Amino acid sequence: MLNICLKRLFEMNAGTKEPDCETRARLLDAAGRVFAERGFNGASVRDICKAARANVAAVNYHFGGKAGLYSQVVAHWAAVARQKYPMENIAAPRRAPEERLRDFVRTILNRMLDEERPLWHARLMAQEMASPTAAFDGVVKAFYRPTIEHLRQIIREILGRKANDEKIDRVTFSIMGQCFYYLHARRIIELMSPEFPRIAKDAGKIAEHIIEFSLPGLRQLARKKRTTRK
Amino acid sequence: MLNICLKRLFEMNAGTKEPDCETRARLLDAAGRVFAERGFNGASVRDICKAARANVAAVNYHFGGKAGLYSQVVAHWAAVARQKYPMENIAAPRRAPEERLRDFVRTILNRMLDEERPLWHARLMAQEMASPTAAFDGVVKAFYRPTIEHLRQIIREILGRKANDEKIDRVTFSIMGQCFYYLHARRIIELMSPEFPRIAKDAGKIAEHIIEFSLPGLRQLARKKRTTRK
Amino acid sequence: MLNICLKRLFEMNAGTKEPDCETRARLLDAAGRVFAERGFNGASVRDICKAARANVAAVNYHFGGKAGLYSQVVAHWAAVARQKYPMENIAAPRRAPEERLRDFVRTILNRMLDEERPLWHARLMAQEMASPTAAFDGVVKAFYRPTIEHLRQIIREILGRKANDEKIDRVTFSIMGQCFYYLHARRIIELMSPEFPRIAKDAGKIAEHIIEFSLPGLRQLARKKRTTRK
Amino acid sequence: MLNICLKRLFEMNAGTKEPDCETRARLLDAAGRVFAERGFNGASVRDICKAARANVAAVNYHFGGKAGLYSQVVAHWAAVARQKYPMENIAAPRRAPEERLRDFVRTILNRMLDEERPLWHARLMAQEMASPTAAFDGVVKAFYRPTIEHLRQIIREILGRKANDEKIDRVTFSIMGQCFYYLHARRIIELMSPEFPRIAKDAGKIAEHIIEFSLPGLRQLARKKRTTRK
DNA sequence: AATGAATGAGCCTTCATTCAT
DNA sequence: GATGAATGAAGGCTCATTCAT
Repeated sequence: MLNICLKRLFEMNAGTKEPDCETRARLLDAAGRVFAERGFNGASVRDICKAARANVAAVNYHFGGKAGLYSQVVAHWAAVARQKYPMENIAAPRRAPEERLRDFVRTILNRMLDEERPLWHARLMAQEMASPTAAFDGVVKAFYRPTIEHLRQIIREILGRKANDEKIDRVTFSIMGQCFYYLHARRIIELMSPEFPRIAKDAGKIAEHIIEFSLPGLRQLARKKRTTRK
Repeated sequence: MLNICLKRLFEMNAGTKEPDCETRARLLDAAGRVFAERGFNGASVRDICKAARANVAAVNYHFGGKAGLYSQVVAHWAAVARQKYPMENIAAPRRAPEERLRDFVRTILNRMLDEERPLWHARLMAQEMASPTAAFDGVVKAFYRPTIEHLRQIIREILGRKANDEKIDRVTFSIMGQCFYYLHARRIIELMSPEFPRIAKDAGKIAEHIIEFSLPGLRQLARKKRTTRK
Repeated sequence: MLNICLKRLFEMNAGTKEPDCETRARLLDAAGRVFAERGFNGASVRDICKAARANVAAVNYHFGGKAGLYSQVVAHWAAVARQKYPMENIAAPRRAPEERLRDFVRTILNRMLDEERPLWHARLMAQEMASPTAAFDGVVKAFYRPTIEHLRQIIREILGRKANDEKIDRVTFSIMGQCFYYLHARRIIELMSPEFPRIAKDAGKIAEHIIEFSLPGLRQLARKKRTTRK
Repeated sequence: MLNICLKRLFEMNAGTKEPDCETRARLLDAAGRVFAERGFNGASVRDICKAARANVAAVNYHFGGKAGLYSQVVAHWAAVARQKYPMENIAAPRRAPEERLRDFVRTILNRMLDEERPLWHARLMAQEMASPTAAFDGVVKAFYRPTIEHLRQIIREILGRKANDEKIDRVTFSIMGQCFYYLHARRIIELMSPEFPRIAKDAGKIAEHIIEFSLPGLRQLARKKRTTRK
């Protein structure tokens, strides 16, 4: 009895070794949707299990509890998003940093505005930022840190090597902020501009604008930095 | 001491006719803190009442229930923030729009990064954006819409009259997004840059950066628009 | 403070010395309606006070509590019923017992089927019989006992002096039962015979039937008893 | 022991498909007792569960709530009463209607005056009549209507075919009323005639009296109807 | 004479979890 | 591998009542 439980936990902790249970998969899917809609506290294990056509005890059996399910859900959908909209090739060498910035912004927006399931991840993360659970720090380290590190590197290249670390961070946040607003403030945007929601879903158009809006500032800063240092 | 302060603030909210109950005031204060920390679903009426040194029944008596308390809390602290960092004079005539933009950004950041109680409002709003409750739409209309309208007007003046509405919206969101990132992604920032939190609290510095980063893009767009139209 | 309270209680216990407070009167009226509709446990002090346009504390002030209000309500509306449909003259001497029986039945039915407020009393009593409160025994002694005593006396006269006490009781219950069915089973009657409710409210017609149905049995018993004793 | 008994009874209720849970059975038993004693509003889920040695949550799990438990209790004990004192054979053909009337009355009284658990149903119904809950109409249709229909049919045969429907109803109520008085007015009877309670429990004696008292009236009406119609 | 504020006990229900099967 | 039954804690809320005014 105990052994079975431990075996499960072990497999879960192994990370990649997720057993291919159908019930388990249905739970991950349903939980993603419900958590994204109602938050961790607002979602009940019962509702999730009903949505997954599973028994009430299934969550505890497969994930050891609500918290366990939640962190697995976050990790799972993060992986799905990463796979559907990969970012690795963006850091590829030799391409102009401004081109890579454009790709980065477009990928970030795609991940956030995807209407399919991976959007759940974006909404889950938005909730985590607003009121973090125990799962938060881990996901930041595993998911956000490399992403932001990409952006930092690109910015560093644009601003030039001698740019101040603080300035690089601030510019990084200026870019990230412009992207994330479409995730975090989605409801506000919908309420403010009746005709806007249609537009707010076109990640390509938004990316274009952000680049167009940001490049002049970036170039100015690049010039200035160089001037300052001289 | 605290009570006097709260009473003062109440009295300034003319029109809503909030009774001068001490318990009621303590509840608003405590609920602000607890809701901001744990979210609507995560906060329990019992905990709030304990923090306010009030009876469990007080919430129902004064606010008709948990939801009533919550919406009053949001409205109340929104009013407090608006009063502590007013925005009305920013729309004042005759000042250069770029100057007014700088003031606007600084005020928004002050409201969001204030370490005192009004910050609660910012965190409450961050939670609302992530998973909105019934109170959300009302607050957006009463609180956010006028704020964003200010910004829109300023942007419109900078870009020139013939600027596209869609473009104005996108620029507006680019500014707002840069500001809000310091609210929404505060946890990420803390986890990413150990030395940054210190800096992230200096609203003035942040405002300076945002203006410095955005003005070149704005001017470029202003030029371009004029050119396009010609 | 305490004195005032005691004075109140004293006056209430005096029975006839009800002070002519308007609030108090409104409470008696509203409480009669609400108690009759929802029963003692189902009615809340708050609802009664709202219906009476009085303060929540009024019930405790005027009646010392919910139970006090309830017993006063029962006593009050019993008195109203007794006054509106008096029974005393029925026991008047010299009239034929069968005539007095007819009047008795008609009066009982009038009290029970009256559409005005005194009906409240009837419904309250029906509830008391189903699940009695502390107020029950008192009201039975003050209100029901004399009523039934009237009927017993009439039956005794009809059956003849030598009739068995047990038989007199059973006949008494047979008459009472026929009358009370229209009170207790009102809902059943309504559900059973769609066309009946109209008829069920005509106390005169019902009384006629009950007399017509019962007299043959009564006369038979009277004859039998006399025969038995001989 | 008790459980076995309850299980048996359940199994006989074919069609409703009640699961064979021990806790569920204990709840039905305890709830019958407590509801009968204190009414729907007066009985608390906690007390019922304590009496059933079950967890507070059991009521919600098995019955979906207090109201669900209540209606199941009513339906259950109605079925038990129907089974313990069946009425079907009374409508059997070829027997003299007056004999069947005697059996009907005796059965009704047995159901109402049974000292065992099924009496709960009688008291529950008395409470329902006094202040009906949502469960009432259903029980009337499933339980009372067929019963009264039996009686109506018997009365119709006694009075003869040409009897008026209204008259049949009134006679039906006269019989029912005499029976029900021993249920509804039990407390009054106890308070009025100290020596009576002993007698009030002998359903056979009461039935005898009711028949003796009613037959003359019935025959008279039968004769009269026939005369009238001629 | 009457009231608005406040109270603590108790209400029914839902929660995540555990158990035996 | 999976489930229906059962649990204790906690949830928000309503209750009759009391208090100071």
